[in-house]
Amino acid sequence: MRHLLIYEMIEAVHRSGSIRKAAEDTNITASALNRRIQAFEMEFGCEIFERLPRGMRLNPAGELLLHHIRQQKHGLARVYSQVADLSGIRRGHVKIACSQAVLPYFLPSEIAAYRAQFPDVTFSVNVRDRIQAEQDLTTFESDLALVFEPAHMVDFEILHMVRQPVMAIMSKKHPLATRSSLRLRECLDYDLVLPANQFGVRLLLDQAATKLHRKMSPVLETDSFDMVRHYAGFGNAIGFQIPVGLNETLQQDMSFVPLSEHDVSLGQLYLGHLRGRTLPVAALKFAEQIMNTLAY
Amino acid sequence: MRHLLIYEMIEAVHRSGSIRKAAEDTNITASALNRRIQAFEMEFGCEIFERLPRGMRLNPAGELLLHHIRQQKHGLARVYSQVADLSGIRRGHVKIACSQAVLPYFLPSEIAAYRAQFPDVTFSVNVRDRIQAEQDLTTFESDLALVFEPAHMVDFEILHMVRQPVMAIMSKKHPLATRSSLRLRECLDYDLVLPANQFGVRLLLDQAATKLHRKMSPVLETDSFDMVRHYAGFGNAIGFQIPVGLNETLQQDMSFVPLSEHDVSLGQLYLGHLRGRTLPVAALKFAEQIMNTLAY
DNA sequence: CAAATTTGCTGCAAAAAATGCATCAGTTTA
DNA sequence: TAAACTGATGCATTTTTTGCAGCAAATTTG
Repeated sequence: MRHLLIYEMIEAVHRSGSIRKAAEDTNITASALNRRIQAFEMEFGCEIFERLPRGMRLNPAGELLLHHIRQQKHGLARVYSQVADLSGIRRGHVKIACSQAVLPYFLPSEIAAYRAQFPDVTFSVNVRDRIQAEQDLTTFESDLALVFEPAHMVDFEILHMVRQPVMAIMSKKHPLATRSSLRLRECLDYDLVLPANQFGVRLLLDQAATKLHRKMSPVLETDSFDMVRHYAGFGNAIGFQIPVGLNETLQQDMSFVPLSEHDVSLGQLYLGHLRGRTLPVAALKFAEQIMNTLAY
Repeated sequence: MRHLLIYEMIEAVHRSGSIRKAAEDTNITASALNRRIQAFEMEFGCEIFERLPRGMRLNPAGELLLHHIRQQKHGLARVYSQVADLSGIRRGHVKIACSQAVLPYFLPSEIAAYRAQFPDVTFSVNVRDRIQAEQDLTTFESDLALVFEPAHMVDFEILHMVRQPVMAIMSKKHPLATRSSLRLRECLDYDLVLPANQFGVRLLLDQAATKLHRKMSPVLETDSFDMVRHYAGFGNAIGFQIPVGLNETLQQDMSFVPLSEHDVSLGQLYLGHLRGRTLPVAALKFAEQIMNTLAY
């Protein structure tokens, strides 16, 4: 859209913080870019950048404008998506911010299933925690967020939520492997592999341990749930994960045992988007598919 | 905004239904306009107009685009409004679709009060029924709707609602003028002035009459509540109106007596805007003022 | 039934706008 | 103090847009 180039330019200047750097990204001369920014400000009625000795920085008016630019840009993407849908061809790009738990099995299979039906839809997946996911939604960096978190969010409109009990995961040879349910204190007698502090699962476990006046002392602490899973299978340790991050058929050497709800409160897996936003068709339909799967 | 001129042009062609007519509105040659439309369609990826022998008409893709154009246009208006608010100066234009009832006293005093505080804000007021008001909101013709209707609406996000009992209005000399409450059947013995069928008050009255196995037979039926009020004061008839349309201090020669809730169900006065929309500052603050007033 | 009017469209030349180059005036960094 | 940044600007050139005139097709009018 040639008539929206000025928006790209403003974004480029905002990103790089300088007209000269932005000029390279935009394939234009610094002088031309400079004049387009000036002309825009003139027309807009006020400056949108502060001229600092080190370059350009958006002023408050510019921040407001930038938000509008992003909104309008993704509004246009939605129109494209709707127009493509008119002719029966679903096109588009779906951007997802998600917790690590859904990466190994859940999201790949969902995306594959969706793309089998609509091969012209492409995806971006970014691992984010709650704060980052919310930020991503507000900057239109992501269309959908699928996060496991015990806390609600502000600018987040919930499309769907499912209860996710924390599961103990261990080798099939582990003494506790055949149990149908576990108390937390039973686990504490064994080696533990825990996700790092930033994760919801860890938060729930720590809360539960505090309630028992105990402390979770892991032999291995990691920010990778893959690591948790592999170490639990390899060593004789117990790891933890939520159901959506597990796959029984693909992990036949592992046992998954739910922790008693009396000890560890249930977490929730939230699917949502930016409050008040109308999603592109592709993203909306993908969200519906996920809701369908999660509803079992 | 020069770079958004193409949007204006598309809207102009849509309005007039022909390039040549639109060219006059746009102060441009038909040939230039034609080529801009063509260039846009090329860039957009598909045609947005059907070429008919009698002129141009938006196709479905064009309809989708038009909605986006309106959305983005009012998004920009919101940015202006927010930017003006940054410097403490509240500017802007608030467009209101409302029922006739709020015209004589309520809205004028609200607007006057608001403008006393923010003289740079201007207003449009259009009388609309429920259907029209909703349409106005979806086409961004209006920012706010303030309507009296017994029924909820779909694309309507309710900011505030207040119960509005139907009031009988009559001259102070009328036999029923000193009562503190009235049953509907008591009114039926006198001459009645009723608003036309399209109005909510009439709907409630008709429903109530049907419940009594009676029929409202007015000596005067009108689509003007002013007429209802004046005739009720002049003749010895009873008219009907909701509280928000009445003003005791300015109508000292009239009596207002609420109808019993056992007969006539309560109506609601709704204040709302288009679902999912973020209002310009001026409109939002005006809505807040109204909510404040209505809350008593 | 034909003439007149309407429609959108297009070639070409003129007008307008955007761009690139070189350069200036500052501020920060080394 | 010199070098390396920053944004801003005058001027010639390129690119884009516009207006004029006229075309073909369809509808309306007489």
